[in-house]
Amino acid sequence: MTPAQLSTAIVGALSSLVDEGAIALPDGVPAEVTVERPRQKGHGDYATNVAMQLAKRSTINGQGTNPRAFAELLAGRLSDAEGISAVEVAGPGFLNITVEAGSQGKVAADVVAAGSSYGHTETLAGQKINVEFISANPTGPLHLGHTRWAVLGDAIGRVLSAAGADVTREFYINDRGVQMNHFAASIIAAALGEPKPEDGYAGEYVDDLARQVEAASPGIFGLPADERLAAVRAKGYEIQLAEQQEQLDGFNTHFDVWFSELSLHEDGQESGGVPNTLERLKDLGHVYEDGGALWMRTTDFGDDKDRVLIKSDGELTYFASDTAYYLNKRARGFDHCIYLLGADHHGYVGRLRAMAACVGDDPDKTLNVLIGQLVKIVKDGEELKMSKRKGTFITLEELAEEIGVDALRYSLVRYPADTPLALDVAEITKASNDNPVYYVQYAHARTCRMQENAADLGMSLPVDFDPSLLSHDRDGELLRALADFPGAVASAAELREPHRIARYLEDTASVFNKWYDTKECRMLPQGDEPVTPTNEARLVLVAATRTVLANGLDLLGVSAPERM
RNA sequence: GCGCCUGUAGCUCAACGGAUAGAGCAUCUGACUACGGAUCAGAAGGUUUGGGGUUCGAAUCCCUACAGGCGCGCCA
Repeated sequence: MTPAQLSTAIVGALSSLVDEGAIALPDGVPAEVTVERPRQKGHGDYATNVAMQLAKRSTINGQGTNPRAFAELLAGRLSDAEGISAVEVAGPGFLNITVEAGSQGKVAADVVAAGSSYGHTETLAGQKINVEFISANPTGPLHLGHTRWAVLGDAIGRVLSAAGADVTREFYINDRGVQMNHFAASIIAAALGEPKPEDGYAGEYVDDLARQVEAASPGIFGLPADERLAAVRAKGYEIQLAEQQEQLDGFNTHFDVWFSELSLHEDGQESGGVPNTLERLKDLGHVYEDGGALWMRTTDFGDDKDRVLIKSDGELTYFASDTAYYLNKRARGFDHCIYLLGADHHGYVGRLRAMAACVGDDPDKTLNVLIGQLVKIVKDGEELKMSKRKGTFITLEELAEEIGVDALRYSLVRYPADTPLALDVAEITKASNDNPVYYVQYAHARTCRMQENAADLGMSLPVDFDPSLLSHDRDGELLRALADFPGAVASAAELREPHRIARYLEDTASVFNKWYDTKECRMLPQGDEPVTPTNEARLVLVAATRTVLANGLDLLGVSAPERM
């Protein structure tokens, strides 16, 4: 019996009491109720606070009631429900529910039957969601500042998909604007051995790029100056973008769409092009001219100042592209546009929301800006710092190499985005039980080996087994942990918080290890003992645990090795 | 000055308004003739930054003070 099934049973009990007139609920019977796992042992397998939430507004036999009395009445009805062995009222009005071993054990078979789809739900079915993250300039390698969003954005995409949403993961390439010319000028300077321009890019990678550009297009630096800039810009961009794509591929982060900002300015763009966007804003009456510039009146929708779309020198702003890009996404049918931004861009939230409102959307419904705090990397007690001016980078590639893709991804995804994070290199590279990623992976590897051992003894997954054989307390704990997985995925998706999956996996791995360590819960027969139905039932439990751990790690983009 | 985020064990951090605030690391004590010990059992460690409020119930919501991070361009 899963939390969702229990919720249904409780709603059923409530309905029958209402139908009989025993209870009157002014707001009607809720469609579902909260079912939690009590932290405290002795509080049953599951608990619900429904009595405390409903008692205040309801009446029993025409009279007002209190949480305890409400709970008593509901408990009496619920204890007759199938699969429930006991219901107790506790504290201010909690219902503590104990589930029959048989109905609980069935979960193991359900998990094995569902396989890689176990944990998938339909809670976000029908929603078309765009998740945009990283969106770096194609003027240098991806670095420390991008890694957290790479991991979180990717995991959010996976989790939303598992919850039934139609997800597109998108990288917005800032390939337009003056920085592209600075970029090209820096490469040219490097090739000619000249000093880098004042507002250009520094760092060894620029010298590498100059060599690669020369190798790809011999003689390119000998072109006349007016042709050379555009040619080098195009080639450098191509090489740099390909490198970013390769880095992300190696980091197990994949995009469905690489969207060029420049393409918003090309002819033939319908509703999502910049010229069309400006026309539309004018028609809607949200723009005005002042000081030779064109402004959007974002203050009408809560922004703290109006924003420039076209500067007085005729150049379009970044914000003009942003607005067109948003409309482009909407025109492509996305109901929700999720943006992952660093804390240094949180000032953008207000204008993004106002912009969405200007074009007639409700930002609460269509826009979801997630702000992530910055990550510090600490090594030997000191923070590793980057300087764009000096060109000192900590690249994503270097980090992944030093720490390992799995450990780096896991270390970044196990915390909520809004916690400022300090990661100690020594701490997260330790290949031992100190490190949660290995703890979870090890538990998975252990389930694999146990299945192999069982196969060596000629055991196979039973077609049919008696779930009530999984009646030990530890069996029950593990089964309940496995039953929690779909709920963990659904809430991670709803809240856009994939760290919940990581925490869930750590808990589940821990429950599994405790179970494994329990003498009475051995899966394999000892010595020459014959294989019993109980051994076979436990084999199902191990297979189910393996499925859950593997599915959960996959949602985080972390591998689930069979051996370590 | 204004705005956003954060403040929880010595350290790094959890906890959808729920019961006695939890993990890991570090410290201390145990369990290896082991279905893989990368494990398990236990001890110690807290006025959830301070002060008010909201309610059956607050680390969580509101107000306020303090501390830290980040941001407030016709930059990208």
